[in-house]
Amino acid sequence: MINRSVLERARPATRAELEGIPWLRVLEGADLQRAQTALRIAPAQTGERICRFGRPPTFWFGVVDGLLKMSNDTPSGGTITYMGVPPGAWFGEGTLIKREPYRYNIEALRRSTVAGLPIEDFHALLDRSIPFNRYLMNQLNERLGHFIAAREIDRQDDPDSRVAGSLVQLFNPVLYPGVGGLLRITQQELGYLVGLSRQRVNQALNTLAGQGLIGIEYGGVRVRDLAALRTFSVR
DNA sequence: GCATTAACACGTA
DNA sequence: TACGTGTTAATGC
Repeated sequence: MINRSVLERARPATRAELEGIPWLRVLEGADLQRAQTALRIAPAQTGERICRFGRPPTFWFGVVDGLLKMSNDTPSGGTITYMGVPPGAWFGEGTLIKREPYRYNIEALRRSTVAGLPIEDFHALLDRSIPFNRYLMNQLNERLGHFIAAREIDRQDDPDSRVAGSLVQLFNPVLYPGVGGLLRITQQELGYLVGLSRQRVNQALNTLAGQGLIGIEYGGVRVRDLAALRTFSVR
């Protein structure tokens, strides 16, 4: 068994970590008990893969802290980055539901803390808990909108708009409830996600900050006006 | 014209 | 000290 999963070196979740896991709040009784016991937490180093294309499904994954990216390798040797994955995100449910191999790579852009719910516990919740099903349905619905928006962002050719759009996505409170008002991301990381140089991202952020849409902080970006940021991203 | 890379100074964790 | 940010100059499409 070579490098099966970062969750090989997992430990149980602490009380504080459990409190930060959004879907636990919809559970109660035996379902809540089972989930809390089954959840595993593990560190991921920069560049480390949380899950790999083609591997059998093992966990439903969540981001406790840090930043991941979802991507695929192309036949020509390149990489397609689909999205950044910030704190509060839970992903891979589609793969688990179908019991098919993962269809993408998830890699840590920086040192992160990831959580995992084993596939058998995931299916137990799916079979038993209506609130859990409702939570998942809501998440799938939200993500559908997320990818529609991603296409829109891709069609923008103004770099400032693209950066604005990416920020709007990363500040999604439903998909990424762990982000809050301050997104911890470097301008270099944002550049990787948007497909721009660090210098151009810096320029875009300063434009957005100049209009009061965001605040630039050391190692992060603060939202000031999400609605206006959304408007800016599709102009 | 506009974005990229490279390079450097400076500030912060 | 290592890393992130702000800025400028040279280069390329």
